[in-house]
Amino acid sequence: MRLSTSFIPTLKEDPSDAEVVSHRVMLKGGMVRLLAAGLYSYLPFLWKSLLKAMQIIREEMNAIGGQEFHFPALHPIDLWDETGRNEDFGDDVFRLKDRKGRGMLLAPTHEEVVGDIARSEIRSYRDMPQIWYQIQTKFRDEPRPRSGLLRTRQFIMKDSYTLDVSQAALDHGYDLHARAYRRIFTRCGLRFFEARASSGLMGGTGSQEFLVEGASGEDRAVVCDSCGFAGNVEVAGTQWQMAPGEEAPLEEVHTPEQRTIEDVSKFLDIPAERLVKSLVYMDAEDRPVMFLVPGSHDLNEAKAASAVGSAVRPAEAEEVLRVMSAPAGFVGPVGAPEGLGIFADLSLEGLLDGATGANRGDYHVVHMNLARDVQVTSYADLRTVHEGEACTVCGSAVRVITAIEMGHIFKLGTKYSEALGATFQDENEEEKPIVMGSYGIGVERIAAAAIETRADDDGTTWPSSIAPYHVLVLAVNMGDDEVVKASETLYEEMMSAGLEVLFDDRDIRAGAKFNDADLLGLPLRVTIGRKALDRGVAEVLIRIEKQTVDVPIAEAAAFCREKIDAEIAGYNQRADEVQDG
RNA sequence: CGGGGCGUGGCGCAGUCCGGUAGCGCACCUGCUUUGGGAGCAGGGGGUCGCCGGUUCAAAUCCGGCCGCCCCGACCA
Repeated sequence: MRLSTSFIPTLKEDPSDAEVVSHRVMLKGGMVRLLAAGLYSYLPFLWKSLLKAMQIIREEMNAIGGQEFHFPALHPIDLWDETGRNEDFGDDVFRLKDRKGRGMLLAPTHEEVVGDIARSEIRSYRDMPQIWYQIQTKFRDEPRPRSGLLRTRQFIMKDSYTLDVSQAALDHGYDLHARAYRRIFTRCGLRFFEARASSGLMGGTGSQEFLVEGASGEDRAVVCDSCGFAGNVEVAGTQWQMAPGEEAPLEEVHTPEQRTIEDVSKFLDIPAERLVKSLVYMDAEDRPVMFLVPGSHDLNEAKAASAVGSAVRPAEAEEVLRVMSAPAGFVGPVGAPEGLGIFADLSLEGLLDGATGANRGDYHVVHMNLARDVQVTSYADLRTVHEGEACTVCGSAVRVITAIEMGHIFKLGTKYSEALGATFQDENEEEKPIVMGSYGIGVERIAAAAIETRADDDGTTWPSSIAPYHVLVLAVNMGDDEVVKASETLYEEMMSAGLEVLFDDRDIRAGAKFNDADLLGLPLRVTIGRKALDRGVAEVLIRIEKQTVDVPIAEAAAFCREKIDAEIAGYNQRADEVQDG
C-alpha cells in the first residue's frame, strides 16, 4: 500500500483528550477517531491489526473444535427477562423498542441466545459436547467509558460457549479454552498472566482472567513471583494476621470530632490496624449489613458482596444514622441493633484488644474482644490485600499490580440452562439441564495492550503477528529519480516476497516521514535515500530494538522476510510451550 | 451518580477576570526556492466562538438553563 494514497491521518501534535498511551498513539497515528464517548471508528490501519488478531483467534478456536456462528446483536427483551439478567444488567444495557412497541436490547453478551438455540435444538447427550463461538460487536452502556479502546460502549468480543452433559465435561471444555487463550495471547505477542477471578454478573462456579500487566489497566491483581500464584484483588487473599493483643475490659472513651482512622489512631495512640473499621452497607434488598476490617486495610466490595451473597452498596449518611442511631465515624459492632448481619475480616478472628466506634457521637470503645463483645455473623476474607503480605500458597511477599483484562473464562454450570429450560435426555433417559461455560476475549484490547506495553516516546512497535503491515519502505526524497526508482523496485520485490508493505512515497520532507514511521511502529523500516544508495545498501531499522543494519539492496526483501518469519515463528513456538499452563 | 477540568477554523491553543471590528502556530490552496528527523519566502481560503434563552446601544466575554468531551472517585466511618 502506498502511503500517498492511504487514509492514515496522523497528527503532528498530541491530541489533548488522550491520557493513556494506547489512546494517544491511536489518535495521533490516525488509527481511531471518536464518534461519541466510548464509541470509536476504527480506521484502516488499526482495522488491519484487529483483523489479524481475529484471524489468530479463529485459528485457535477452530483448533479446539469451535464452530463459528454469527448471532444477532439485537435481542427481544423478554428472553432476558427469562434469565433475570435484564434487571441484573440495569443501566448498563442499551434498550429500545421496535415499531410495534416490543422491548428490545443491544446485546452486551450472548448466553441467552445460545441458551435459546440449545433449548430448541439440543435433545440428547449424543448432541454434546458443543463449542460455539462468534466474533461480534457488543454493546454496554458503561457508567464511565475511558482510556481510549480499553473501556468502550461498543466493542468487538470473541465470545464462545460450551454445552456439556456434566461438570466433568465442562471442566474439559474450560481447559481447552484456557489452552486456546494461552496460545492466542502468546501468538499476538503479548506477555500475559492468569488470575483467579470473580464471576460477577455471569454467575457460575469458577472463573479465571487473562491479564496483561500495564499501568493503564483497570484491574488490580495479587501476584506471587515466587510460586506463580495470581488472583484478582476481588478474590485473592493473603496470610496477613494481626497480633491478638492483651485482653482487658471494654471501655468507652471520649474522642471529640475524631472521625477518620488516622484521626482516632493519633488521638488514642493506637496503631491503625487495631482500629476496627466498621462499615455500614445495604444489601440488594436494602437491608443493612456491617463489615469489619482492620483500620490499616480497605474493604473490598467484591469480597463483601460474595460474603453476603448479594450486591452491596455503602449506606448513605442518613441510613447510617437511622440504623445505628449514631453518626458516621462513630458506629461500631458493640451494641449493634439486633439482627444486623456483622461480617468480620478473617484477620480479626481472635482479636482481643481492638478499638472502634461506640455507636455514640464523639465516642469510641477500646479493649474490644471481638468474640466476647460482638455477635459476629461470620468471618470472611473482606480486605483488599496490600503489597508485601504473605502469599496464601507459599508465604512469600506478594506484589499488587495493575493489569488489563484481555480475556475471562467462566464455568457457568446450569444457571442459564435451568432458567431457560435447556435440557437434554441422558443415557438413562433422565432429563437434565445442559452444563454451560462461557468465554470472552476483548479484541480491541489485544491491540491496545500491545501498544501499552511496547510504546516509547516516539510511538509504538507492533508485534509482527498483528502488525498492520510488516515493513515500511521510506523513500527519503521523492525528488531524486534514483531514490524513487530504487524504492519502487524494492517495494515490488518485497510484495513478491509475500511481505505486507507500506510504502511511504509521499513527496514531503524526510523528517515528517521518519516521525510518522516511528509513530506507526511497523516492525521494520527500510530507508532508501541518497546516502544509503551511494553505498548500495538499504538501511533496515528494527523498530523494537532501535537498531539499524545496512543490508545490500538486492538482499533487503529476503532479509525482512526472514526477520518477520523468525519473530512469528518465535511466538508460535512459545505458544506450544505455554499452552498447558 | 458525585467531584474537577474543558468546549473559539481540520489539529493545538490565546482572547473571557475588566463587554466594543475574532487572533496565533500547525495543517490546507497557489507560486518560487528547498529536500536524511515535522523547511523558507510571498500570496490566499476557511470560524453559527457547543446550544438555547436573558441582560446590554453592543456578548466569545456578564447571568440562567441545557448539551458534549476528558480526568478522578465510585467507599472507609
